[in-house]
Amino acid sequence: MRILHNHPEVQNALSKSNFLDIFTFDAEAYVKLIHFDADDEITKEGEVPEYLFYLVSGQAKLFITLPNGKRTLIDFFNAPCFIGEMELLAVHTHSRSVQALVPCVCLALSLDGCREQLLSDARFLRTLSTYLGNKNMRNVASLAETKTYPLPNRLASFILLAAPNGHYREMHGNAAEYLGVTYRHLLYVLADFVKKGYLGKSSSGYTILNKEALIKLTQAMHTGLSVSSLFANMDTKE
Amino acid sequence: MRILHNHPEVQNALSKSNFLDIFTFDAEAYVKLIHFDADDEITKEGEVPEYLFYLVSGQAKLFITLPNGKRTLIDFFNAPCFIGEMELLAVHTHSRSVQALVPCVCLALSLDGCREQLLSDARFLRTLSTYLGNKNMRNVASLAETKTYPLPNRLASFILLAAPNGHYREMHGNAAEYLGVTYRHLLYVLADFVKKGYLGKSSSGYTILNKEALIKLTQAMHTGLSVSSLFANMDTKE
DNA sequence: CACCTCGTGTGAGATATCTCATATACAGTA
DNA sequence: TACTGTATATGAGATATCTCACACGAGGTG
Repeated sequence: MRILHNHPEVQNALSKSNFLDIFTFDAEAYVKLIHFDADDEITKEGEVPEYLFYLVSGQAKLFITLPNGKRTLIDFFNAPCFIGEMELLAVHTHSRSVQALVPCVCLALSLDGCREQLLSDARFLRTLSTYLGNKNMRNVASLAETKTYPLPNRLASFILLAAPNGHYREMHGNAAEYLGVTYRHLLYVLADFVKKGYLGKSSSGYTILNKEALIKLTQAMHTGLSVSSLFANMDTKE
Repeated sequence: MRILHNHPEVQNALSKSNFLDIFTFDAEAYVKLIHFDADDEITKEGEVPEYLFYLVSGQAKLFITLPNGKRTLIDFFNAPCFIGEMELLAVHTHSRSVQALVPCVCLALSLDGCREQLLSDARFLRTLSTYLGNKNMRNVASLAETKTYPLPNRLASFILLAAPNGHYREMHGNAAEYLGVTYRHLLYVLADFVKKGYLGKSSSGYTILNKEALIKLTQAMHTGLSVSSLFANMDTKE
């Protein structure tokens, strides 16, 4: 993790993203630019995050830990999106942690300085509401889809999402839980993908050999229901 | 549908619900109280709703119509909650319609008069963000659960939700779609419930005979994950 | 009335998915 | 070293769920 403050690169990110336009007040003084390496934790479990993050580029995954102690993969985040907005709103139902899937660049607003300003800023809150509304809509729509389709389709979609650079290496336990199926069954279908030549096993996971086939399986789920992605991101500007 | 304006009953609802406290501006002038009968449409498909609703008492269900023309049951709303907030935010992904499941009482803010005030009111937007955040959290948490459990558990939960006064009469097609299973399979499990004495068939649907059993099946899903309900409502105040 | 659509209801066979049992490998630790 | 936990891996049999094919009744419409 690398934090940049008062740095030309920060200016660069700000001007590219129009991030400051989200706020009525002048947020620039509170802004830092943070680089995360793959696998870094952007927000750690149990800790109230120091920042409100705005993912400028990269991809991250969300985990929650259930009361029984199990850490479960819940969702993916794609730039551009907020991270830490739930905690800012004190919607703190479970411990959440967000982990970078690939190197990530975040604009980060120091909450110490401006939590109250954020929570009183109508322009920001309106953007946030719209963001959450869209996220919700996507969840709901994808829920309808997801429930209906068998594992091969969903797994294909999952692999495409979770495999940066064509290299898939999620732990089977997590993947199974995320996909809502048994470990055993996931293994069956993975093995089937290998047999069909979609995937190849490599030292630390699986490598995508036939991306087309996976895309085809994924798209079979999206026909008829215009949901661009199974997962929440923020590409629908208000 | 019965609309009350400038009426003692409006005052009564306002004072009981603290609805006006959600806003910075004086919203009272825009408030009406609307009664819906069971099966009335609170928001109609394709129409941008005239009001932002706040469900004071009652229960409603949300439908969306998919591009293929099918109307699908998506979610339930329990008082207290907002209705029409998505449309206010212009999150208009699909045609949504909300239908009263039992007689419902709504406070309704006339959008004509105060749309801009709402979208500029930090206090309201903060409440709304928190509401949407909670809704999202519930969706996500329930998603994890829902996917994991077989139909009997989910159906039990569904029946309890969808059966006001112990009388269940959703159309099987809708129910099947909502539950993400086949019409055929739903019928199997319904028949099984009847055989086990949980339900009895009556003229226009099914009657709950053994509520305890259904509750037990529902609760089996909630152990280990502290989600009070599968569905979005607003009982978690910020 | 004949005809259509739609919701209900049923049966039989195919698939998807789960449960349980078991084996191996690796990392931590007493 | 032995012990423990965790992830990977595979097999066999049990369930849950799907697909397809069909029958019946109610409501609308020519």
